[in-house]
Amino acid sequence: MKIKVFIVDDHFMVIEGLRALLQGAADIDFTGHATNAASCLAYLKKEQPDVILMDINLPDQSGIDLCKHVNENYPEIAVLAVSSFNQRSFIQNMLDSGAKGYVLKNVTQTELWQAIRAVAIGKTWVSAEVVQTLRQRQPDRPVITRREKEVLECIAQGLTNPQIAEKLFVSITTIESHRKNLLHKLNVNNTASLVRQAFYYEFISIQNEK
Amino acid sequence: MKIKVFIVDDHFMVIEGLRALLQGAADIDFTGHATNAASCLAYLKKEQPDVILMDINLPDQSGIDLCKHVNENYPEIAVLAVSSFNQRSFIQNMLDSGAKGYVLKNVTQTELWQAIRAVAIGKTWVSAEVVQTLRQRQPDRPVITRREKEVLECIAQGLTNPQIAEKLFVSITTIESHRKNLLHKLNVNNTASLVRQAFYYEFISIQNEK
DNA sequence: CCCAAACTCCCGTTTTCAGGGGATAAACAG
DNA sequence: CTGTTTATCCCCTGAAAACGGGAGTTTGGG
Repeated sequence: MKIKVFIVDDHFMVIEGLRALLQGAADIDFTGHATNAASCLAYLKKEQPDVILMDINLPDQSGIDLCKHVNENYPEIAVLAVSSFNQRSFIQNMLDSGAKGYVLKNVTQTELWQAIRAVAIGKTWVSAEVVQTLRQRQPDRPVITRREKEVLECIAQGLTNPQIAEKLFVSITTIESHRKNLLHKLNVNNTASLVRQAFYYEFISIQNEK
Repeated sequence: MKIKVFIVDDHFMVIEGLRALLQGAADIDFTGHATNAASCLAYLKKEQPDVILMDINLPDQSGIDLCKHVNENYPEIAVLAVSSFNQRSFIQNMLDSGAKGYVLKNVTQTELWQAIRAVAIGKTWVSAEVVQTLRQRQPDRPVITRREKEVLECIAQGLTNPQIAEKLFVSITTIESHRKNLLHKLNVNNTASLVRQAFYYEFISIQNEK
């Protein structure tokens, strides 16, 4: 019985590439592909592969969500994440969402085969480079509370304490306290470095318009 | 006479994918591939293709630099950038470095063929989506002077005016003036939003250690 | 050679922040 | 049920920043 493999990726070239890499494996059968989450789900309603090779970046939905969904509704299907990002957050998110494996897009043919065989029988397969990344001690990210994060966002938006107080319906002194705690937690001593560190630790991102 | 195409990409899967996409084109000949800039240059010393499909992210050297080098030393070879990034800075950098075209990694087979044929005869080919990106008006990036940028960096590092003054060997009032001008130019009214905007406009980046 | 820009410097006032010290109620986990 | 965390609130002081104004000196490009 061959291992049925389905591919989800929005890049034609990746699909073709994976397909080419799969060729020659006697025990692996390529059963189809989808370029977005929706058509993947549609396919799954009719047929279920053994393994899904899945990208993290899909046009309609994140691979994270799709992975979660597949895991909940088709627990027998193993998801093998195929990503170009060797970054802790991505890896952790995919594995947390139920992915059985994570390989990079520079994967070799033999490793891809191994990975597929591994996840197909319920094992976990993570590329060596990915394991490396996971092993690296992550910088101690300070723990800030929900409220502190709100205040931090307001600060970064350029609001003053009185303005923040008004916005959050609390006293000015409360904001001063939160601010004091934030300075301590992020180990800085003024607004400028507070904002810089907030970006560094990704408590806030640059998206917020003006 | 077939168009000789060489591929430079560090992802096996992309190489295989491109190769698969190239198959079936009667006038296109795949002549080889390299997974880094060095081996690409080594190949070029022996043989010259007509077109190089080149990734921007190479392990040893950026595609930008490789592109520049190819352009200077082998002006007859057309470089077609194949990237997953539809971002202004990348596109502009590659084209400025002499790339004859820029397609995304979700390119279809027919478009890839068209693009290769175009650049092979000296034309330029840029994917429709890429053109879109290029057309989007870039946000007016304020013009700040060299000195102002220095001050901005100091501010983001958490230095106070007196500290910056000492560091740059000028008076405190001078720094106050620069700061005043920065607030005006970036259209903000306090340090927090100044730092945020500085990140936004990429006057400063997050690399700088604590 | 001249002008505009860049860089430098100064004054005074008001607002905001940093820092230090507390305190209390609620919620949560052991 | 107790201890910790979280969120709230208060006071005070001195420092720093924001805002308004003005002004002299290099300097690079037309």
